Order: sequence, then structure tokens, then C-alpha cells
Amino acid sequence: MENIVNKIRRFNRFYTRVIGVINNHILESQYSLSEVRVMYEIYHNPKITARQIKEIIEVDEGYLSRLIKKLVKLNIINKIKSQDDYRISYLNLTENGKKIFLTLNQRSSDAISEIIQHLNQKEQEELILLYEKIEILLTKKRN
Amino acid sequence: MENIVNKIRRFNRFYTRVIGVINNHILESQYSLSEVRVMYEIYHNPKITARQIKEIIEVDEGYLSRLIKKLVKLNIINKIKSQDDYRISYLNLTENGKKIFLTLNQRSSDAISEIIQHLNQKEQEELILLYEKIEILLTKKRN
DNA sequence: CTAAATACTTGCCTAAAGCAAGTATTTAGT
DNA sequence: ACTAAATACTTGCTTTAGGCAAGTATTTAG
Repeated sequence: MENIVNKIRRFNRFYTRVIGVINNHILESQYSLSEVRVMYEIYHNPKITARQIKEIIEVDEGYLSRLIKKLVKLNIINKIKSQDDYRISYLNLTENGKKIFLTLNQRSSDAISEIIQHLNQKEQEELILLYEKIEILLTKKRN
Repeated sequence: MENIVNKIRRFNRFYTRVIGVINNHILESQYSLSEVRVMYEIYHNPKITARQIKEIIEVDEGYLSRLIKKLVKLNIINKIKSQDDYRISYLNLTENGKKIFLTLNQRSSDAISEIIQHLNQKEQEELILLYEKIEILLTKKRN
């Protein structure tokens, strides 16, 4: 058991590094990881609310509020107040925001491509399969 | 290709969460992740130097210097100045430091055990195999 | 119609971490 | 042997990330 735990720890250290390399490409931009994550969620879920983002990325809501304010000021996202519930605003990326997000996203894609570029087609498919199996195992419900 | 990259991204998001859950158990302690990482490296590499730690965990050396100073003050590590090179100090965990590190390590082991406890023996072994295959694929040298 | 809940917002604060300049020591070039 | 460059830190200063708590506006429930 101890052995298994150590092997997992080993992988976690290894994979933390992999993720670090990928994230570095974003951190070299003028946006923080949290900002990009927020852009990511808005891009993939237009009209999302601050509350929903908070649930997804588990960030302090005060911090998130300020972060959104900053992105609005930078003309990256816009807020449209709900007509049904004046407490809520729906968030969307502006055209500018989409462009910025897609650029960052592309940069991160490039970093990922870099990491797997030395693998041939078959190996790449195998890698994905391994990933999927791990996710299945780790999210498998207890009996 | 884009598809594969997205699948990797998906896994990375998933796994960032997994690692986050494990790390949370450490963050609930009075030590920061960086501090524990430093303890980890010293524990596994007695007589390591600040420089070597910096290479391994890629942390700002000013920050690292202060961090080491703090851990020395807390009687967790001690510095022994090299007799060959007075610029260098060798770092070791004190007995107290070892106890603290091992406690934190145990806590993190428990968190990992928790995550895999619903898997039976065979599944756990499968998981490790998947991890190993991924590490091999991702560290595979280019031809 | 009032109390509680929800969706934020704002003020205040600390810890994490980066950058640049500084010190001590060692190494390399002449 | 002597000086310049390199190495291994250290220190001062600053920014950023993020947490917590109280506050505001609005909606919902009893």
C-alpha cells in the first residue's frame, strides 16, 4: 500500500511539472492563471454568472469579483444584468476578449503539442487512452 | 490533432483538481507548499544545497533563501557550512524537522489513500501501470 | 410583510513570490 | 600572483494572489 501511494506521489510530482511547463506559457502573458481560467469558462459557457464560475473553479468570490471587474475594464468581458434577477449579471467575452483568449489558448495548445510531438500517431492515441482510463478509475464510484 | 490536445487539456484540468485535493491536506497545516517541498527535497537528499533545491523545484532564489532561514529558525533544518567552499551550506532536517516532515507526508499519503481506497487491488495496480506508461510516453526521447 | 437567503461588492490584510542590487567566496585567465 | 568573472547565496523592495469579513442590493420563503 505504501508502495502504491509512493508511486502515485511520484507521478504527481512528475505531472505537476508537466502542467507547470504548459502553464508557464500562459504565465508569460500579462494574464494570471485565474484570469485565463475565468476567460476559459466564459468562452465555453456564454452568459455564465460569477456564481457559476465560482462553483466551477473554486475561487474566493471577492477575488473573483475584482477579477471580473478588471477584465471588464480591459474590455475582455462584458456584463449584462439579468432582467429577471437584478442581482445577477451574465458574462460574455467581447470580440477583443475572444481574440485574446483564443491567442492564449493557442499558445497553450502549442505547448501541449510540443510535449507530445515526439510521439507517433499510435502513441498519441495510446496516451489519450491512458488518460481516459485514469480519469475513469479515479472518478469511479465506491460500491 | 486539435482533438488530442483538447483531450490532454481536459485531463490536465481533471488532474489539477486531483493534485489540488491532495495538496489541500498540506495547506491545512501551518506550512506552505513550497516549505514542504523544500523539506521533501532535504529529506530525500541529505546535505543538499540551496542551489540544488532551486534547480529541482524552480523557485526564486531570494524567496528560497528566506524560506530556508525561516525553517532554520523553526528548528526544522540546519545548515552546515562546507569546509571546501565557504559559499555553500549543506542542508539537513533536524530530528524535529524529520518528525514534522514525516507527519505531513503521512497526511498526504492518507489523502492519496483516500482517493484510491474505492479501487480493489487489481484496479490499483492497473492505475499504477497507467501512470508508469504515461510517464514513459511523456519522457520518451525524440528520435 | 418581514426574515432569511442569494449574488455579488468592497475594504482590509497577509502570504507568496518576483526582481534587482549587494556580499562573500571561488575560479579562470593572463 | 592578481584581477575579472562566475558562483552561491542574502537582503531590500515591491507586486500579486488570494483570503476573510462586513456591506449592499435584490429576491425568496414563511
